[in-house]
Amino acid sequence: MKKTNLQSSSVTVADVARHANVSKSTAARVLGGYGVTSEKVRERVHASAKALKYRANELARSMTTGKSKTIGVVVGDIENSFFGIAVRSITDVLNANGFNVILANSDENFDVERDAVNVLVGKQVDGLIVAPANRYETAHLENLKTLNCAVVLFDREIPSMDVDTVISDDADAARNATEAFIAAGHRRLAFVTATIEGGREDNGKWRIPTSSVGRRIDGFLSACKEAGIAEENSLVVLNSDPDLGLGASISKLLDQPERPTAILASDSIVALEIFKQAQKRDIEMPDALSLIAFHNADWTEVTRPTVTVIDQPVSEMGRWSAEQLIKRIEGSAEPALHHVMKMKVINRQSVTSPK
Amino acid sequence: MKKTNLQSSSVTVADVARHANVSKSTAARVLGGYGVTSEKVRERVHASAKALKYRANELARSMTTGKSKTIGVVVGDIENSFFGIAVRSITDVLNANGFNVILANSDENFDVERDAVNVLVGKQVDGLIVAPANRYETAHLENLKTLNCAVVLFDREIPSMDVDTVISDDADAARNATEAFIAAGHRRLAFVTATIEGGREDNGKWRIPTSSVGRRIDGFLSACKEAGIAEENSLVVLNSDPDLGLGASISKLLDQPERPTAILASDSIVALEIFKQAQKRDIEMPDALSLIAFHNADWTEVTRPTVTVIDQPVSEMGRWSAEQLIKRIEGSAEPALHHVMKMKVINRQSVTSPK
DNA sequence: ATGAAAGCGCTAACAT
DNA sequence: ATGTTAGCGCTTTCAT
Repeated sequence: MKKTNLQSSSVTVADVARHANVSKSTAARVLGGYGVTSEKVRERVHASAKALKYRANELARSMTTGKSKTIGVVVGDIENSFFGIAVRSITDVLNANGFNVILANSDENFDVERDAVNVLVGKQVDGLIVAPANRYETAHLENLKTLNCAVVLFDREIPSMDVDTVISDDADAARNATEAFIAAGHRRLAFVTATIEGGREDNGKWRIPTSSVGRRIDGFLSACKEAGIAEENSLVVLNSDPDLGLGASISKLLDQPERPTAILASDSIVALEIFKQAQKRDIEMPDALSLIAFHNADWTEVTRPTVTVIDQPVSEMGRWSAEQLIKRIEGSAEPALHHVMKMKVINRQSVTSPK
Repeated sequence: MKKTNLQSSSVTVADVARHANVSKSTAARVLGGYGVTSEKVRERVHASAKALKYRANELARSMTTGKSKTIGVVVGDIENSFFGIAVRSITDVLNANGFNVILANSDENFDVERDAVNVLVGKQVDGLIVAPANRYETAHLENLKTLNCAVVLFDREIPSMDVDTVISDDADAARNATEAFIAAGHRRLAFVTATIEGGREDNGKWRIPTSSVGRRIDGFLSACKEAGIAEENSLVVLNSDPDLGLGASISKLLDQPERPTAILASDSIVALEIFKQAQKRDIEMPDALSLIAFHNADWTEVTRPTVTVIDQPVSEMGRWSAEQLIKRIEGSAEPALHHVMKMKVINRQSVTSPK
């Protein structure tokens, strides 16, 4: 009555070895698929393993090999379809290569991100893919170099860090989109993002923690400036009041007497909110309001008007980051790569000249 | 030159102990936050830990405690906003309770799901939340009972399994929606899903592996039958040709001479595809085609017409599953719970009587 | 309150 | 080709 066979506790290599009448190391060699073993022993061990319902303890394996075959992925918000697609492509590549993914949401909050990274490192992940929430905070990532942990930055660079990074050409894309607005005759423009304000820098420039958004704003403003648009007509709308949410900022924007005639939305969630609010106010699109959105979200071709978008190669970015991470884990020592992917505009119906 | 201090390899409890001039076990007690230690020693150890940049190895910790503080989550497709929201709420609850989440995509494929579950068990997860792709396959989940691994089924029950499960009232909701169509005068209806056909059962009924979809079909058909709708006018459209994709099935449906006047879409992705194809064919909605969709996706209030949806309490379901799992891990031995959440219809503009 | 020693399940080095 | 031994970094007895 002391030791029931059916009990839950796990069957180990030692148990299998005993049952198969071989040494622990021989059983381990067969079960772990390494070293050399004879056909005969292999069969015997496998049979015993099956009989005892042996399952390898990957934790123990990781302990001794120093490889956990686990990757940490830290994104801003998995609910955002941009990250949904990214995570999908990342896990696809990683799983295909025998890695598992621990997912963490930073909620675009740096403290959460740092904690997540630390926990993941504690779990001995072999590598990390992170979309850093703040391009001015690097300590938690710098630390990784010391440890045996590869990193790839996804969608957002950290200028001061020399690590593999994949981004898209945010500034160029934003500039092009803005120029398209201006070419169509717009003189009152706005860029809208859900990013929370990071204050201003000494030179008076916005301090935008989210690097991709920061670069988009740069592109937007430089195009406006070049075209001689006044500052008050090249608005940058941030999520100024996190309590009220972005909706409040957009309400304010649309309710002002001289509201912009063209808006560049930093992502599809922002674009959707603009769309909703414009409809509620009976603001005719595109005649009374032109719109271009970053990210070719699925719904953008089904609205009336359909939405002109800047198509980010999200899956490709995800794939690249995963593949690059694997290369590093396998020991690649080439200089850090900084991969910039081109975005392309998909012209649909939401842009016209202001009426 | 033999042992550089700056080298990557990790600082262990033993290192900290040596540096602080205490025994390994004392250092471990302080660092692990268990047992009793004196104030003085505690300070000294923490100081040493900081000086040496000690980081606990959670793998080793898990090895000895038998708790990995890690949960496996297996969903059909993280790109689907339904699962995106679910994963978000699940990870939120789990993280708040000190657990991490390993995410796996089954791609609605049973073999992938089984492999994923096995890998996760190998990684010694404390529990699993899974949206099983196939309600007729249970072996991989039955096994978990023997092991020290809690399970909660999410969104899909497995009738033969007595485990904690959270679903929504799919059959009722589908029946109600169908009855609404019929009450509006529709006599040619269709239910469309991306699920792949599982053949027919002996009694001639559809064999639908995805349990939630199966129950929705039951509800749809029973409402049709009750209203005396002929079989050829209560179509169930599956993704019959996985190579061509669901789009092909929908094309066929819409191109047939006597196409349905009302469609119930099994999820928002299906609904979006129907919307796109209807627009392409200039099928006026709702006059020429009424539509109700499961899942209150964000874009459904921005189309023209806006889409009447069956709102699933996705976040609540996610939260419930995570909370229930934690209870089990903490040792709750109450009988398995089978939690059914009510869905509610949000009436918008996509339903009218057939013209 | 602290220390010494054993052990989690596996792989790695070194025999034979 | 197989066996023996010694760890990985931590927690957990059991002493003191």
